[in-house]
Amino acid sequence: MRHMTTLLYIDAVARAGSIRKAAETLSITSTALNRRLLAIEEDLGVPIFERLARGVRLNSAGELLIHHIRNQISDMDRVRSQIADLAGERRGHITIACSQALLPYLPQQIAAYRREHPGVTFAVFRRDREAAEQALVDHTADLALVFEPIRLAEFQTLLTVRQHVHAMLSRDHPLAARPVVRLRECLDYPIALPTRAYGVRHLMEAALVDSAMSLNPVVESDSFEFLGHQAIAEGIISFQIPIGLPPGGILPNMVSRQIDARDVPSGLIYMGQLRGRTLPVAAARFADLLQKDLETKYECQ
Amino acid sequence: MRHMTTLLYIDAVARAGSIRKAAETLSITSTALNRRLLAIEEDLGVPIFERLARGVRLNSAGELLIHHIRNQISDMDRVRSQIADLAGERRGHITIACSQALLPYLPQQIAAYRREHPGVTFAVFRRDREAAEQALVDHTADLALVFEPIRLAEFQTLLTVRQHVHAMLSRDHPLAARPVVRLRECLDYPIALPTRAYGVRHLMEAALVDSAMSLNPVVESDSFEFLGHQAIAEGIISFQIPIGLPPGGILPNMVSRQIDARDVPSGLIYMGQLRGRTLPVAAARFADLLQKDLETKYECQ
DNA sequence: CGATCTGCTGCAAAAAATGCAGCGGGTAAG
DNA sequence: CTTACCCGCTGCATTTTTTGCAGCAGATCG
Repeated sequence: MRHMTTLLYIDAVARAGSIRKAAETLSITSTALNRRLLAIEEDLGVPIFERLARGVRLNSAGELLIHHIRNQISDMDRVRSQIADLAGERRGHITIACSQALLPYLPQQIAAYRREHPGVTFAVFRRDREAAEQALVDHTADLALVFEPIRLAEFQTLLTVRQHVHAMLSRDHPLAARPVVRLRECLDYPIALPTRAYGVRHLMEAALVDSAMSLNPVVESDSFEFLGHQAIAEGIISFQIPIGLPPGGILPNMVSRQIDARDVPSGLIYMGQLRGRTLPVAAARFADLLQKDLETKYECQ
Repeated sequence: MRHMTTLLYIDAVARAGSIRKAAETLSITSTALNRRLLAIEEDLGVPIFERLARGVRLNSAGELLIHHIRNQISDMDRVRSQIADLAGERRGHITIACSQALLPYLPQQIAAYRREHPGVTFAVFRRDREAAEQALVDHTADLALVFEPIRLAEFQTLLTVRQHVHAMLSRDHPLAARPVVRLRECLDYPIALPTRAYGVRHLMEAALVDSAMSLNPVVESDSFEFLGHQAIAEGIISFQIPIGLPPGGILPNMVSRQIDARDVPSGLIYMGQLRGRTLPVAAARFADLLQKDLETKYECQ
């Protein structure tokens, strides 16, 4: 789209924080880029960037403008795929910002969608809750999937899924014989925990806040994959939510057992988008698909 | 705004229905305009206009695109005035599509607003209900003020004002002695009526649908101003709603008397905008002003 | 205090947009 | 059916705009 190049350029400069850096990623000279900025600022009658020694930064007028520009860019993308839809073929690109715990769930959903619409491509980024919401705001993601997010004004919830915390343990573990385990039973054994950045840890700490018990993990990690392996290797207990377990079990000797709901409150997975934005056709359809799938498998609201 | 010229061109062609005509209004050659269209269509990969013998017409892809384009144009206008707002001065242009009956009401409101913000300019067009709603859709109006409109999916109501039909008559008329008159009393005298296109006529016909009485106007017109003059000149009765009466009375010897509410149902004035659109700052503030003023003067909902 | 960034400018080359004249095709009136 | 007219479109020359190169002044950092 010829007429949008200036907009794309401004966006690139805003992201790069420097004209020269942006010019490099755009494969043009800094001269050309600089001149386009000056032209726009003259059109507007006011500067949109502050000039700093280390580069440039949007001023308040620029913030207003960049919002508009990013909307225009994604709107135009949406219109283009709507038009492509008219011609019969669905094309597009869907970007998803997703909490680590939910990453194992997505691949087969994406595969199912792509079987119907091979022209649609995906990008999935692992983002903590805050970064996921920020990604929606700056249009680097169409959809966000997060566990127990900090609610932001810009986040528009499309679906919530209730999830109970499960213990992940080796098939040989004494507690593996029970369908549901109590939290205090788990704490009699050595445990591995995700760091405090994760919702699972958050829920477990909240559960013990009024209790005499405390969490004393022997291993702590920011990787659920590592925690799973560790649990098997050492015969200890780790924790996860069901949606984080890939279908067919994570590891050969691992089983998962729900923690009694009285002990640890359940958490909510949120699927959402940027408030007020009209999603591209493809992203909206994919969100529908996720919603249908999640509703059959879990307790949704 | 340099980068929008192509969009403006496309919009002009869509409105003109012909490349050559549009080129003339844009003060460029048809060649240049034609080439821009071809360039856009190549970018999109599909044509957006059907070529007819008498000119061009949007096809379905074009309809999709023109919607987006008009949104972009007015969005950019909004952003520009937001940026101007940052610099302290409010600028902008407000376009209003308004039923004839409401035209006398607007001037002093506009004057009041312009006293605060001299940088804001206005355009007011007299439009029947249907045309007013259409004006919102194709972005030729920011706000619409209509009496008893046909509700459209695209019309988002901002405010409604209840209005009772009044008889307009000469100060010497026998009925002028009463504060409230009955409809049947009026029909004992010769009357002047607006045509069936107007809400006032509509309400009066609805009132008589189950009655033995009927409306037999001696004069019919599509101009309330004419009807008022006629009522005075000939000593007959015409009809209008209060908001259609300029403050201080229309004509020297004219008085208005409410028709008893049991006889003629009251109607509603609707102020509205295009659904889902974010109005420019200036238009939104002016709508606030109208709302505040109407709420002090009339019964609103 | 030099090294290294930054945004910005003069000038020439490259690219894009524009205008002119004219072609072919369709509609509407004679 | 013919004629006149209006339409969108194209080749070519001209004008306008954009781009790249080289270099400048200013600020930061080691």
